[in-house]
Amino acid sequence: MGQGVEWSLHCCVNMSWTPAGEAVNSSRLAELYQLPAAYLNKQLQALVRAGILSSVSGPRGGFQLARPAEKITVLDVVLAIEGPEPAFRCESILANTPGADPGEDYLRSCLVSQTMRQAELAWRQTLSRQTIAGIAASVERKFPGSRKDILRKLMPARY
Amino acid sequence: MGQGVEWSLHCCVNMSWTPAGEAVNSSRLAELYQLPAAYLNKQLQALVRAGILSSVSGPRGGFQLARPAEKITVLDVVLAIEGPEPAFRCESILANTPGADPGEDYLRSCLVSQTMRQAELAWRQTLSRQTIAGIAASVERKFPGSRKDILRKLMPARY
DNA sequence: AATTTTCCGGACACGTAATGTCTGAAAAGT
DNA sequence: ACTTTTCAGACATTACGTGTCCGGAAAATT
Repeated sequence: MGQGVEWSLHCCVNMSWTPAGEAVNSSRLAELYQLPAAYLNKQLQALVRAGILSSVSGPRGGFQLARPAEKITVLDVVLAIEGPEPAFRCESILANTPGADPGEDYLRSCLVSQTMRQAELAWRQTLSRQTIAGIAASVERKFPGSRKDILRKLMPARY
Repeated sequence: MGQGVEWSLHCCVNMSWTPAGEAVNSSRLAELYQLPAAYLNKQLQALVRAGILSSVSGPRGGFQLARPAEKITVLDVVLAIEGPEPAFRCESILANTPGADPGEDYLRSCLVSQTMRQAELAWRQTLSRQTIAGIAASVERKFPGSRKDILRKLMPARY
C-alpha cells in the first residue's frame, strides 16, 4: 500500500477542522509533516477526481473537503488513492488447466478466490465504518489542543 | 499482492490430496496451470522456509505439506509469501511535525494508524479461520471428481 | 489589463520491488 | 563412484511507486 494513503488521511482530518469555504493550499499541508509538496499535491488531485475534495485555483485557493467529514469514510479515501481493484487479483489460473471449461466463471466459482475476496470484504467493511469525522473526534479527545495547533499552522492569517 | 499467493494456495490444496510421504516435484505442479516452473519453485521455497512445506532432493523428490492440512491456515500461506509486515506501514509522519514530541510512540497513539491496523486485523482474522483442508473440502463438495483428476495429473505413475 | 498565486496535468528521472531465468549444489538411486 | 533429478540461491529484467519539473489554466489582487 502506497504512502499516499497515510498522507491523505491526515490531510483530510486536518481539513475537517478548517472553516467551511476556506481552502488551504497544498504547500501548507506539506509543511505540517515535512512532506514533498509536489508529490502530495499529486495525491490530493486523486482525491479531487474521486469527489472527496474540491479545489479552487488562484490566490487564496487550495483544497477543502467536498462534503461533510461525517460523510467521508476511510474506505473512500483508500479507494481514491489505491484504485478500486482488490489487493488480491484472481488471475483465474484454473482456466489455464489443459482440460478446463472455457465457459466457467472462475472468479466466482474458485474457492481460493472466494476466500481471499471474503477477507478483503471484511477489511473494507471495517474501513467503511470509520469516518474522517470520527477520527477527528478521537484525536480531539485524546490530544486536546491539537486542533487549535493545526489550525494555527494551516491558516496563520486568521489564527 | 503478488501472484505467488494465488499459486501457493492452489498448490497447497492440491498437495493436501497427495498421499503422505510422497513428494511431488514443482515442474508437475507448474504444468497444471501452465505456470513458469522456475518461478513457482521459488515461491514454494518460501513456503519451505516458513515451515509449511518440506522438500526432498534427488529422484522421486519434490514438495509436500509439512503438517496436516487442517493445521495450515490461509493466513500462514499469505504471510509466508508476502512477509510479516502489514500492507499499511505507518511511517509516523506525525513525528515530523516541527514541534513534535520525539518520545511519543506514534505507531500506537496515531489514530490513523490505529484505524488501518484494526482493518488489517479483521482481514487477518478472516484468513486465519480458513484452512487448506477447509478449502479442499469445499472444492470436493462443489466439483466432485476434481480430486481424482488432479491426482492423475500430479502422479501419473500411481494413478 | 497585467500580474501574481495557485491548482492541474502531463512528461521525465529515479529507486525499489515483483517477476522471470539461469547455473550450481545436494541428494537419492543405480 | 557416477548419473540423474531436484532444490536452492544468484542473476537479469520488467513494472510500479516515488519524486521532480515544467507549461498551462483559473481566479483574485493591483
